[in-house]
Amino acid sequence: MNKGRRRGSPDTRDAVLKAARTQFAERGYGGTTLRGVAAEAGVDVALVSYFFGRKAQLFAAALALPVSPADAIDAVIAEGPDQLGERLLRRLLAVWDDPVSGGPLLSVMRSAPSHEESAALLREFVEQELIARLARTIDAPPAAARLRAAAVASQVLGLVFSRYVLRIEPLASADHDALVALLAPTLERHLSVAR
Amino acid sequence: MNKGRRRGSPDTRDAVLKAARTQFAERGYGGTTLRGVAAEAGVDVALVSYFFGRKAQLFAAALALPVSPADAIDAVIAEGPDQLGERLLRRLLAVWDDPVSGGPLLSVMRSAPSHEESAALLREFVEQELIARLARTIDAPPAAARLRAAAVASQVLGLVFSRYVLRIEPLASADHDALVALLAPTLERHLSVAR
DNA sequence: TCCCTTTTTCAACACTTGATGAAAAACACG
DNA sequence: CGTGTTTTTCATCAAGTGTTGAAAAAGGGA
Repeated sequence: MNKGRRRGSPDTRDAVLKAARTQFAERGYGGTTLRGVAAEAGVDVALVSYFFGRKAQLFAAALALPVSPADAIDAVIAEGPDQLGERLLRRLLAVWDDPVSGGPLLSVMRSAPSHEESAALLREFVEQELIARLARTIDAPPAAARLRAAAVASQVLGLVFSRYVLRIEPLASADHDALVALLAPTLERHLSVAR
Repeated sequence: MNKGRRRGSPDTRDAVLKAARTQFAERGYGGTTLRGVAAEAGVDVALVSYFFGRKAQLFAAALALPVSPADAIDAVIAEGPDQLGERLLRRLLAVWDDPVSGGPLLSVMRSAPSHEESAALLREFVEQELIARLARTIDAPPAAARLRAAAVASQVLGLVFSRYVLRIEPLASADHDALVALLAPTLERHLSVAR
């Protein structure tokens, strides 16, 4: 087996995928061009299509994550209700500050406001995977629980938008402990029963 | 005076501007095309350029607000420190839920993630007009005050992003009183001295 | 060596975009 | 009317887009 021409070294397909990841993360879906990706990978445009097909499929490939965000949330919730807010926040910061996992997330965040498919993806994730799951852990009538969970989600989205998309200071440069000290108590309050 | 051909009725230039406002608000800068604006206004493309010049200038014209956001913030702060968080939030919701003022704001919010000029505009507004002003009202060492003000800003941005950009439920449908009850206490806590 | 498969490039397509110059249309004024 | 000014459209441009077909290049297996 192993017929045909070998791939370039380092692997050309990987180079294209890597270039696509950084482009989508920096410019969003609409701002990214196949020619831009090809140029960054040092490759002809047609090769991008050869490997990944349509632009939407390249986007999907660039979004592939090693671990499903929903599972990550479940894992954090499964550890119990104590300091759930802080643990959630610490996990979030760790994931977003790692370029490997943060890049794809940033791509969705950057694309969503002007790309309806990304918006739907993000909206459904937040509503069904994040808010619904958190609401289940909150001891309150369903509507109230959902609202409180939504408050947590909106604070989390605000942090991500400020720190990673807009890079607003002093949030962009703050270290994890400072952000936890600043925001975790609020999350905790929303997640806990007592008012 | 009053020479030359009269404008269409209703005023064609206004129709173009109005169309531009809705397009930018719905699709962001990159997603909006001059032809799309012209079509919505029922007009030839060239007329858009004739009235407003380059696309960037049309964008600027569509962003023009009746009242400067910075002044609005000052006005709220000037009313004193009591329940500043709630008043800030109520003012914000009123402005964003009014299409006239909300449209241009939404345009910036939708454009910023993939349009660097919008991003710079929003970033500088949040850092200098919002965070800096709020920090001055917080009785704490400067660095801590800025961080707390930034927490308020990130929660506000998160609400705007969730409710108006992504339209996440139940935030998108919640009425003002419910949102105030949900989020104002947190803002108040960040803005007040006591921990 | 000669096939066969895979990778890579070349060239071109149909289309969209923002922009511009020239002409036409509509109207005010003398 | 006829002249001048403003509004509106038409036609066109160069640049950039995603996509595709065909050819070239590079290697494996017999």
